[in-house]
Order: sequence, then structure tokens, then C-alpha cells
Amino acid sequence: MTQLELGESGAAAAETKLGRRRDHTRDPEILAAAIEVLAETGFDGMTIDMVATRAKAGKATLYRRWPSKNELVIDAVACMKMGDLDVAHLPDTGTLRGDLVAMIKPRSIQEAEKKMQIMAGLMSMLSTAPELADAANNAIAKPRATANRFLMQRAIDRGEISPQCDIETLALVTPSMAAYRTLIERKPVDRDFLISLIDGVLLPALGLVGGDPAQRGKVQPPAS
Amino acid sequence: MTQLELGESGAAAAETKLGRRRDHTRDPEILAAAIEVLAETGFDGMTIDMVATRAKAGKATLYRRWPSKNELVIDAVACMKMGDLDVAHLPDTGTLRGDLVAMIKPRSIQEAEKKMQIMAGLMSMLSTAPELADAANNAIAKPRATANRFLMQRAIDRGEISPQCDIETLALVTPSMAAYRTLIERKPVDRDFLISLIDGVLLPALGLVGGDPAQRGKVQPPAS
DNA sequence: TCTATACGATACTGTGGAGTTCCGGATCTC
DNA sequence: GAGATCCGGAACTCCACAGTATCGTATAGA
Repeated sequence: MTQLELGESGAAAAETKLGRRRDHTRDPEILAAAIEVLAETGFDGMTIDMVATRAKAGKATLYRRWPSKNELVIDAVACMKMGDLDVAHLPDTGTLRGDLVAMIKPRSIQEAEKKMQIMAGLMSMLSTAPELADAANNAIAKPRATANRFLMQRAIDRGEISPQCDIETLALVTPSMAAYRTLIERKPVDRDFLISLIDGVLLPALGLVGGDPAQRGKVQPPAS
Repeated sequence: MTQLELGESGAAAAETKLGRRRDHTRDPEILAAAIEVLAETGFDGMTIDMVATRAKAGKATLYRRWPSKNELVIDAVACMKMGDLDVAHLPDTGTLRGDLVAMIKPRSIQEAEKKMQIMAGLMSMLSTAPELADAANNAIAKPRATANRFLMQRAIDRGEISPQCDIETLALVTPSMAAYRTLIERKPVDRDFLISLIDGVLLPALGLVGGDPAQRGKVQPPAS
């Protein structure tokens, strides 16, 4: 956003006046390189030279576009658009469990893990750059929770689960626990893990059976 | 552990031979100072001078004990013992909900938030120092999950909840979601949030009612 | 074709922090 | 009290990286 504003409004007039305009066609490559390096080394380990080299650009070129390393990173995170989690592309299998399981794809797992790497790399910067915290939250964290919320709301609408359910909180279960597992436990977020979340936490909490239907009815009433 | 071994076995003999031995009485203060600075500035923002100044020690003194900044931090995290989550001190109210709610104390919330600050500060280092990742996980993450698991197992033993429940996964719900909320969403982990986890996720998933008993029975059978 | 400008590459500067060395004074042991 | 050693403090070296300046080249526009 930052550089888009500059590129499209302020600078453009001056650029067309004389000679050729600044070549913005390579900006996406630079931003992508920044994201890659960020994911691999973290914000503090990342150097401008690394990004420039990876993007096959000169360091000066980067500084012609972004005033500092911080601005570059903020822009890179804000412009980061990964695979679609748009409402239009979400699965619709007819049952909530079907939908949730259908969202487990190797591609989306891999993407989520990369997002988490990026988030880990940003961690040290988040407390001192609130704008970055927002950008990271919007690009990395929110989309999955939004998708979950949508699927659950649809399940409520068709009467599969009770409208009393706390879907606000439940929509955060998968992203939270996947983040915890990746960032802190350092274990892989594989299919088994996600299935155990669905069948061991989400569906039971929503009043649906988990994995083993045999456990239905075995639950005792609460000691009141 | 590292410095304890050195202090008690190898170096001790040499130290007693001549003059007085190295004064290890101030090590805890130094480690505590390191933890404080770590929580405030993160690993990369932390300097040895900051730690030395805060501990009212000389920088050279720190290097006499730990060979590098990394070792110091690893030791500080490993030796970090905060308020007790020992099994012996856990609440026992007779019901699982009572126990879980009894664990919500301003003191423990505050402590958990500090732990998360530390974890955030360590994040950038975790991928390059596996030993640190283990130390951090043991000191920061595991204790709360262990406590939750103990409370749930006790609830199983007294027949309050089904033994089929996936308590392994469910024990991680609170720490995971609290971590996500602190580190990524940057919202406070307050009592309301924890209560909504207990009543909106944990208890329903365990087959107990959540907050509002009126919703019992409204749940439809699963679409099979 | 000519000119102006942006480009990539590279050399340079300045700063900040890791790790080292040295010193005067305090403290323990004998 | 004497001797040895460790302490806190401060000055020092060394290096990595942010940010700047320069240069030869490539290319778009006139």
C-alpha cells in the first residue's frame, strides 16, 4: 500500500515528465524475495543484501523504493497474498465434518506452515511496529479463522449444529493449535493432527460425535 | 544446568586449590536479569550490557561464567522456575469446571503472559538452537498442559467425563489459544476469554454442558 | 541516433553490539 | 596482616549490517 500510493500518485507525474519512468514491474519479485528471506531467517537475521541478491536487484534499487528495511518488510507482508481461502472457493460437502476434512490438503498445510515461519520471523518486530502487527494478523492469521467461521455458520443455518454454539471461539481452535504446534512444540501439522482436532475437539464441542460413534451415550451427566 | 555442572564438578576443584572460589551466589540474579531483559526486548534486542547493568554486574563477570550470549540465554530459560503448577498445588473442587475455573487467578494469568513475552523474544532463535527450543518448551509451554491433563484425568477417574475423551489434545487447547491470543492477536488473556474457552470449547467437547444449561438437548443428531 | 535516467554492481561510511583486556578495590584464606 | 584472586567498571578491538555514493551499462523516449 505504501509504495503503491507513491508509485501511482505522487511519483508517477514526475516520472513521466522526463526519460522513462521507474520500473515497478519488478516490485512483486522483490517483495516475494523479502517474504522468502523473512521466512528463512527471521526479521533480525535478514539483510537487505540477501533480499537484493535473491531478487537479482541492486541494494540501491531497494532503497529507491522503500525508505528502510522496516518499510520494506511491512509492505511485503501487507502485499502477501497466498492461496485463496475465499468464501467462494470453500468446500461444500453437505456436512460440517466433510467440509472441515476437505480443507485438509497438502497444499494448504504447506502454505500454513510457511505462514507460520513468517509469523515467527516477525515476532520480534511485532511489539515495536503496530502497523506490522495488523498487517501480519490480517494476512496470516485471520483468513483461516474466517473460513472456519463461515463453515460453522452454514452448519447452523442448515440445522446441523445448535445456534447456541460459540463459533467465534471455536473458529480459532484450528489456527491457534496449529500455530502452537508449529511455533512452540515444533512438531509437524500433519493430517492426523488436524483430524484429531476435528474429531476430538471441534465436533464434540459442537454437539456432534467425534471419530468413534461408540462413545456416544457413554458420557455421564455433570455432577451438579 | 550447564553452569551448575561446571560450578560443582570441574571448576570446583581448581577453585578451592588457591584463594577463594568463584562467587556463584549472584548467578540467580544474573539469570533473572537476563529473563527480564529477554521478555522486554527479545533475544535480538537484548545486549549483554543490559543484562550486566540490570544485575549490577560487570560484563566481564558474565563472560567468566557463560561463553556466549547464546549459552547465557539457554541457561536462563532452563533455570527459569516460575510459580508452581505442581500437581500437589492444583485445585480440587470436586468438579472439572470448578477446577478449571479455580486455575484462573490474576497471578497465574500475569505469569503466563510474561512467559509468552519470553517465548516471543525467543522465537527468532528457536530454529537455530534446538536445545533452546527444548528448554523453552519445557519451562514455558508444557507445565500448563500437564496441569490440564491431570485435572481431566482425575475427572475421568471419578466418572465425571468419558474415558474416551481425547484429553491429550484437549489439554493443549487452553495454552495454545492463550498463546495465539497473546502472540498473534495481541489481545489480553483475561478472565472472560478463559471462561469462554472452558464453557465454549472444553466442557462441551468433554460432553459436559457449557455455560448455558438451556442449550442442552437442542443439539440435533449428526447427519449420517 | 542521441540524451537522460534507472538499472545492477560494488565500494564506502557509520553505528552498534559481541567478546576481550585491563585496572583499582574488595574480600576471602592462611 | 599478606597474598592471591575475583569483582565491577570501563576502554578497547573486531565485525556485521544499514544506509549512501559512485560507476559503467542498458534502455526508453525524442
